[in-house]
Amino acid sequence: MRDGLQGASISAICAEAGISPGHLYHYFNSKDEIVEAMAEGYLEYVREHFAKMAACGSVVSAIDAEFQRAMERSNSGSHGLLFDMIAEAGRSEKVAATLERNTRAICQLLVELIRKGQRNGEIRADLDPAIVATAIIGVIDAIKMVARRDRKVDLRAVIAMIGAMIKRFIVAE
Amino acid sequence: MRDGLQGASISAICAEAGISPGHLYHYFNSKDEIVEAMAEGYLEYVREHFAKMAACGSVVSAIDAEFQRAMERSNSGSHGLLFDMIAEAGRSEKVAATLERNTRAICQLLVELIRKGQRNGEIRADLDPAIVATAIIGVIDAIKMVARRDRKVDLRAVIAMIGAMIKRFIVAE
Amino acid sequence: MRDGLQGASISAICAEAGISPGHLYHYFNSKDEIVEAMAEGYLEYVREHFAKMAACGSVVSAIDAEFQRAMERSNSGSHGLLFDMIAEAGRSEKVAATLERNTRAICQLLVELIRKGQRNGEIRADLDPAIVATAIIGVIDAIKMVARRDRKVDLRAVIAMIGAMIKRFIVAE
Amino acid sequence: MRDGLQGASISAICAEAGISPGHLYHYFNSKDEIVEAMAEGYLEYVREHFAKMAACGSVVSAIDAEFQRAMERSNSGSHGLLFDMIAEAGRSEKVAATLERNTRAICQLLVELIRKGQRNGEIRADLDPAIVATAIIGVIDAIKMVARRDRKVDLRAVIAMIGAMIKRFIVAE
DNA sequence: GATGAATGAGATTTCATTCAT
DNA sequence: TATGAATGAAATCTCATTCAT
Repeated sequence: MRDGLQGASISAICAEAGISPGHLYHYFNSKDEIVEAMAEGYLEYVREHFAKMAACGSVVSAIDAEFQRAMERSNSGSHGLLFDMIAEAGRSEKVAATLERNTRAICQLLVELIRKGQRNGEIRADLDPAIVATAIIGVIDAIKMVARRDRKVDLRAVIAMIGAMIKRFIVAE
Repeated sequence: MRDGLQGASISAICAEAGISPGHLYHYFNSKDEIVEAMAEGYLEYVREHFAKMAACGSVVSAIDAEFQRAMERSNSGSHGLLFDMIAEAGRSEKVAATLERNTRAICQLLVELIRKGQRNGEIRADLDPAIVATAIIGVIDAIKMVARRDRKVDLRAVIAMIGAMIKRFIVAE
Repeated sequence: MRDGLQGASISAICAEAGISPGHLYHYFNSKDEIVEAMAEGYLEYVREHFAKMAACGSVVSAIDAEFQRAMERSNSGSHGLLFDMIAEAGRSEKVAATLERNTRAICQLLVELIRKGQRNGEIRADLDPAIVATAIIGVIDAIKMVARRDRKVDLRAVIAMIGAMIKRFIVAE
Repeated sequence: MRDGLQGASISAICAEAGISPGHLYHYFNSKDEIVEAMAEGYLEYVREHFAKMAACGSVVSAIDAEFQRAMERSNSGSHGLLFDMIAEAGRSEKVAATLERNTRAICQLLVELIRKGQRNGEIRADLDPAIVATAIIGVIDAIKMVARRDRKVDLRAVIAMIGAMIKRFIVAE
């Protein structure tokens, strides 16, 4: 995470892990496999976290929680792995596929949450759940990007506005 | 753009440019300078394009135009440079600074457009122009990320929804 | 035999043998010892085979039998170990010594056969048995090399000619 | 030649050549290309040498000259490249093809020499020139192998005998 | 302005060997 | 006997950079 997906050298990884290069290849057959595993691991974590978030609540509260999390993490220069993957996806079919698989899994979780909201009248019934879900994921990413584009931005205010924007749009009157 | 900001080797760049490595160093003092110049060049282009867009119109039409452009470009696997820069900004202070400078310039253009809209009653007057501008930039990025996260997504529908969301929020009644 | 004397890695050998590297070192102290043992084993086999051949017959029939064998084996890309050893002998004193020891043993068998032939008038009496034996071994090797140098050669015809050549020279009139 | 075709490490080659590893790859794209070039170079040299030998003389004198050369070189542990190639040809299709191409070229030179000998009555007319040529090449190799198999052998006597054997067979009465 | 030979550090990967269990 | 995790040196190869011309 410090040096980027491809930026980390084998010897740096070994130093960090406290093992020898020879032994690293006992676990992975190539550096690419490590990159893949990191990508997969990161996304798995994101998905699980999101599942937990979604388990106990509504779309609206899930969004709020994710926004909160995106903001807290943005200071520590985190999200690096995500941006590396987005960038790498443009070159590596494998990373692209991994990213895609995961995006759809998260999207599906959101879709179900939205459907539930529509059934109990919380969410406007005339919206396509899949499109709303995709838009929400995009907007959560957008928060992270805003934080990267300008590190001094008033992220709290931006999040508040974007949150209000989404809620005004999707919440049924 | 083919190999990524750091992924391009000097010799590959030289082959593409049709010059010798020795001569390349006549123009640039290091590979980092090339990366910087590419970043600067790209962002300069984006800024100019945005300025033109903004010159003749309202916030609403500028957003629509940018959305349109984001969608058209998404198919060709473009935006690569942008994502490389976002990723690189996490590691290189220089790239981060370049990105920041440019983001603010674009933001400023948007702020002026928004202020104009507020003066003539098109945009809600109670919104902070800087925050709105930042949010809009973030949302434009979000469109690009959505296209990368899932290459088979119905981008047109997502854009339509996000566009509607923004307009419902910022347009004065 | 698949990868060459030195070309086989310890782990490949272990995989083939179905044992662990740790256990391999229970039997051998180093890879060189394995190479040596393979060389020794192969040459032992060759020597025994030759002894059997020589036991029941004359020089002439022994040569014919060896030529036949060289030809049959040449198709299957065999003789690999022999050529590896000849090549390795140029670098490893141990392999060179092993090869030498064995060559002399085979040579001795042939010498006795030749002497017997000379006693019963089959072989010209004016020939030095040691030189004839060495030449015969060389010529048997030559057949194998011919097959390697050109895989499409008419080996049967070459063998017939070389056989005739030897017989015309050593058989007493 | 000291360490064998594959046995020579890149850094050893660089040390010997007095250049840096980086620069070595300016001339060759891979170690395999170096091996190939060495093989090709060696065989080219052999072929040229043989052509010269053949240019001015008869088959018989060419054979004598080659035998002489094989003997002189055998002391210096030379012929290493040849044996490496023969061994490697069993594993590398490329080396096998290179060896084959060259063997045929040398064979062709010999065939012409033999035909000339047959025309002027020096060589028996009932022999197939191609087979004789192949057998002669094999026998020249045999001399080299004999010298490797037993470094203390009386090579001069063996050569004398094999030479006599060939001449008695191919020379017309 | 322009070349391209040359460098040398560093990248990934392999492999013979050891050792605690 | 037997395992297999672990090592670390060395192998091949890449690449940003320099410099004489």
